[in-house]
Amino acid sequence: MSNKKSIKSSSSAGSFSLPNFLVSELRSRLLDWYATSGRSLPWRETRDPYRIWISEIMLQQTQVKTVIPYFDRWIQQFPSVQSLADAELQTVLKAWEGLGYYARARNLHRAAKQIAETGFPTDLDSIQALPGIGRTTAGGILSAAFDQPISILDGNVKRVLARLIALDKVPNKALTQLWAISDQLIDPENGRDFNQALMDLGATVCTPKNPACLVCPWRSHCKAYNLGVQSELPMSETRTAIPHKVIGVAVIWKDQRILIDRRKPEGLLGGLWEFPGGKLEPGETIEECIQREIREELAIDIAVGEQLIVVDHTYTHFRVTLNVHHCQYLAGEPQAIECDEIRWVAVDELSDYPFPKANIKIIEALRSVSFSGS
DNA sequence: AAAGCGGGGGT
DNA sequence: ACCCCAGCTTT
Repeated sequence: MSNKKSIKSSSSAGSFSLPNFLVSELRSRLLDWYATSGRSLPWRETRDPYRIWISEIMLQQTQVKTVIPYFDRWIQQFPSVQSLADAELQTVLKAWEGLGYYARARNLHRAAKQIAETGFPTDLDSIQALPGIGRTTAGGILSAAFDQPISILDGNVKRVLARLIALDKVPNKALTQLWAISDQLIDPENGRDFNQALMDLGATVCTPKNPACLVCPWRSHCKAYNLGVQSELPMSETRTAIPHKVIGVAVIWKDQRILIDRRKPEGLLGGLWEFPGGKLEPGETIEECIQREIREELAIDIAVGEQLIVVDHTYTHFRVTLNVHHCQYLAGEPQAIECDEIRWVAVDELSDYPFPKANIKIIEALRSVSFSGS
């Protein structure tokens, strides 16, 4: 390697480092603020790595307010790693129903089986080797459960640090720099409190809109505040318009039962149950679409009847309109061609199965229909 | 490096 | 209507 290059990299944390006096100042101000203004949260009342792990996974891309009731129910239902490892995947998915990003639940179940065998990992590499645990979640668990000084870089921290240094890029284009600052800032003696404090600061003071700079412990050192651009930062990603899909969905009746199918284990809504259907093709009516999809996916004949409900639902990368019709089973033995399993179930049994949110709207419509006695 | 992956809170 | 949330995995 060339002389120039080794000199450049030997300034190491180097091109991105903050002066030491500033680091000390930021640490003590943040920890003082946290002692008086930190949030009280269920997973902060324990150092049980299992509970902290569960909370960290639930909190991925999910707000604290949403997580709390799921977390409390989960700990009741699965109080230990072993109880989670012993549970059926369908039971785990049912407990996760409505929380989204269902790969998190599938990965929790897989990881629980590993932890039950090997014990809970206590170092960065082995904990990050578990499914569903990346660098930030690993730091969150190791700091919260074992007070290790392992940094984090979640959405809150990216925003706080981007404002602190008045970052002139989209945070996701400056990850190396932001990680270096998070590494440098974390207090070696207070890893747990420091990371918790940093996330609280982002969640309650350094918010995306209308940040409360007047009560911020870092105000006097914040470059964005001092430049008056705190509301313009961090720079945001440009996002593209999402496509809209029109879907035909069948509620297929045979005697007093309805046909549902279980989606393949990976991918969108993997492992969840649904009412069968598919995408409307150009020039096709909804009735024709439903009949075609059911023939292609299940190899049975049906008669498409009256509309039950229309459900609009928005996912991260597309929007759907579900046109749901009552259908009557006619002939053929259903084949699991594009799904994992098929069942005929009574309306009252639907609540035993994990469904995506858009399908739960269909179930609610079904219940009110059968209740009013159609 | 970019895309896939849910659902809801806050404004 | 839009942005964002205690991100990870796959391509």
